[in-house]
Amino acid sequence: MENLLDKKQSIIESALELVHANGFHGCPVSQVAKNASVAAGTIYTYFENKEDLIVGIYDYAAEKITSYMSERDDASLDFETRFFNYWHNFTEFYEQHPAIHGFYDQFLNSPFNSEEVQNKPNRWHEWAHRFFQSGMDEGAIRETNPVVLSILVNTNINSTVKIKKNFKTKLAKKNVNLEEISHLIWAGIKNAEPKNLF
Amino acid sequence: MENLLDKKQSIIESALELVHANGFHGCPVSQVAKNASVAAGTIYTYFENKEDLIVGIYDYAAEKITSYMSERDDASLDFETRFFNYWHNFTEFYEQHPAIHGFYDQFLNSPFNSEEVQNKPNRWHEWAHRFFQSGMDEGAIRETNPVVLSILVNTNINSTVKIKKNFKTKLAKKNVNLEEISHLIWAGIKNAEPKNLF
DNA sequence: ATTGACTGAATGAACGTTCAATCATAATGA
DNA sequence: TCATTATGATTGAACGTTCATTCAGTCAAT
Repeated sequence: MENLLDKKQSIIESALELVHANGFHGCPVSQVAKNASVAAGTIYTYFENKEDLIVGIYDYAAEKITSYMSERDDASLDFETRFFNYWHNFTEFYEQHPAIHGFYDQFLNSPFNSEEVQNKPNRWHEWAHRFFQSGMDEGAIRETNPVVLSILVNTNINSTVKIKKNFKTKLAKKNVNLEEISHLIWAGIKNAEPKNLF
Repeated sequence: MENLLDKKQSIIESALELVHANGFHGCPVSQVAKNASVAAGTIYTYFENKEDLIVGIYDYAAEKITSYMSERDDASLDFETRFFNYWHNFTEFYEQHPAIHGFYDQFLNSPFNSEEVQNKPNRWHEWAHRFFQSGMDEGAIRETNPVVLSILVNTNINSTVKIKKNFKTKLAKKNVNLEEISHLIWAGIKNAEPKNLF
């Protein structure tokens, strides 16, 4: 372990792994410590308490998502392409980081996602809002609050990935293709002609 | 308490209340018992263990949703109207039964939602599939697997209600209107050129 | 007298957190 | 250079609490 930041990160990653393996309920501090090759008490050098650790994971996850998505976005492309890239990249990110996906999904409905946490500035939310705003600015999608749009799109990506994972057997049995959902959503938000949809 | 069924139900409702008030983590058997005016041990007359109780709540909730939705659906109306009624009714149901909403949302991502539970016949899922199938049969919405459609729609209703609740402050601040989402989804799934006018 | 639901104190496992003790490293002084 | 001290991270056993579950005994209804 080179320095303190590395150790903090390894504690966070250890906790993430445990959430992935055993769910939110299955990440006792004792296990987090063992996974991170650290004593239980050490965790309290880096985090005030378990809640602080959980919020630490949230910030870490949001940061990872922001990097991944912003690196892969190309603002010079037309917005429809960017939208499907966004969908594809976010799906890919979640599937490559199932621990972050599982954690994020559970965190948002948990008491840890307090008013205080919600009101903290969040680089990822801000990036996503700017993304959809730019789609409106170039007239590719309808005038809609970008907060609504990012909630709509992110919710659907999140749940599509979740459903793929949770209902794997059932979906295979019924030959369901969830790729369709991105097209349904795009059809819903794109600027159609004539635009008298409401 | 008139009979055994009443007592079983009152245990389930007590557990639901606790999930609503304190989240999934905050419904210890001792509290469930106290809320239901029953001794802790009594719960084990009706349920094998806590997991069995949780799955019992799930079945109870699905049953409530099925009744509510099927009673309010009118198959003689055109499908667009039925769709917006569906959206409205389900939203209303969740808002009137926040405990069921909160429980359902958490249950689906929990280890309790096992393969075994998923493969059990589920009246609510079957009803929803038939609902969307009938929309396709009359050409109002595109040919899409009804499983995909109900996942898409139910996910969005669920998360819209959730976001309304969780992000109340933030949404009010930014003057966000989430009603739009139902129209976005409808625009996405409806059949652009209705095929059978006769 | 028999049955079966019901009770609630008791049990033991699991958890978050603490803290006295230990250790590695850096700073100091001769 | 080397011995001593100071600093602060690290340890893990121990603590107090909470939880699901059990079961010997009670009670109500037949």
